Amino acid sequence: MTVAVHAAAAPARRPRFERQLPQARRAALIAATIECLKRYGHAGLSIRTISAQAGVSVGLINHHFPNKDELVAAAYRHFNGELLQGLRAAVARAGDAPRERLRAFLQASFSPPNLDADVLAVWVVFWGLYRHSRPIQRVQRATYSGYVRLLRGMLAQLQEARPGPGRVNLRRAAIGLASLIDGLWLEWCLEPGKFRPREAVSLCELWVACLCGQGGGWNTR
Amino acid sequence: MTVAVHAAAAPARRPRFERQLPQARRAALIAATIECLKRYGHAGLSIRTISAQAGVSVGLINHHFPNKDELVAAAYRHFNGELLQGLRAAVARAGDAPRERLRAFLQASFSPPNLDADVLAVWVVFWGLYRHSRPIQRVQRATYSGYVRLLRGMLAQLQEARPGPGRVNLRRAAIGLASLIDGLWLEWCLEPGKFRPREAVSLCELWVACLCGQGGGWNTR
DNA sequence: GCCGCTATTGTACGATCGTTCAACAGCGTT
DNA sequence: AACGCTGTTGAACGATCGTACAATAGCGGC
Repeated sequence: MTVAVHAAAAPARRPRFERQLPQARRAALIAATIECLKRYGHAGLSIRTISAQAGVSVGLINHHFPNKDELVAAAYRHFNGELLQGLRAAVARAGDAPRERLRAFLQASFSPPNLDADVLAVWVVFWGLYRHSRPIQRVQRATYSGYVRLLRGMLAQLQEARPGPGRVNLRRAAIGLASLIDGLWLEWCLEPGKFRPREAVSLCELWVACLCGQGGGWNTR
Repeated sequence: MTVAVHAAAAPARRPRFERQLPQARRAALIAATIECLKRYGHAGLSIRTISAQAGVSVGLINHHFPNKDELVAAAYRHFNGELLQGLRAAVARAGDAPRERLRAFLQASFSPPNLDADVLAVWVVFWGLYRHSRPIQRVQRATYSGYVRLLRGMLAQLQEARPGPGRVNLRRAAIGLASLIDGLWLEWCLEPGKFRPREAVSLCELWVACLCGQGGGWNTR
């Protein structure tokens, strides 16, 4: 009898929640945070919105993160990391030719998943938090240098392969290229209809060609 | 007696508030909104913070604006207008030579009051609101075209005065220059120590020189 | 099958949010 | 000097915010 009850009731009896390793739960909460940012912008950065998105209760966030700011900073760190990892992979896939490596970098920058209106909106919200959040500032300083290093490395390879007389200041070149990329991202986000991603790539290549001694061998069309 | 009381009490008796024309009060509230954004970022966008900054009560804002979103949008419109007006004035002051006009434009872009960490942070907050606020989208579409028109006009003058063979697509050139300027703004905001404003100006000039037929006459140093 | 650890829940709390609205008061008009 | 228009006040409302905390329950080890 009790056996029959157990057999009949057991299928309907399922756990109300599933325990997970802190590591896995933290990752899920970070993913939920980014998803909420994509959907609702700055308004999505609330404990209740995020916990609902993650399918957990409100209290769980403060069990895995000391406070909301730290969760947001962790999401920012993850977001930066994903971007950089994707760009590095695209560059590595392109082989050894410096120009092809840069082209792969640019194409990856201006194509999904990076060039997505939602994704760009997420960046802008993070940047808006930057000045008044110590944790986010720490993440920024720690990860942005990796991005610049990647960019500068490619420009250095490019300049090395093409030892023209006009040796341009590498630091300024990297700053300019990074700015141009970020600016094009921003413009495309604010007015997606104004230009196509391909144009952004070719504008960046034109810029690099300009730096590398005025066009020799670069097709600017 | 009553006369004496009036004479003695009158100096201490001052109005608890001063009535103002709606136009003037609206302007004051908009100025307070921008000031709060500079000081506190996105957190400064609260009715109570803004009304305290303006020195009025909480209820007054909803007397002059239908809701908070409209106030923020009006502040965005004013912010855009101030920038554009300042840039136009700088260009007009520069005279007629196309290259000098562009230089004045760039120098105005990368010097106070435009190049200020607080000001740039204000821009970023507005951009973060863009995707989820209809009023702000309307303002953006209405005012940004004026900025692009100014930029494109200067590039057209520059190209006209220098009829080289390499006739560059004016639209793409304007997009690229606007992106580079915005990107440099952003980079400088996130890491003010990385480069100096003068470098930003010269990077933009290098870009334009590149567009105008690879450097003839432009000193890229 | 029970125990113990702890991930997880969900209520509760105080603060702050945007908005409403009846009452007040500055100030020009009569 | 009383009036009337309306710009202005400030309390009040319900909603939502981030966080704290005691109770619950999943799940591995005995």
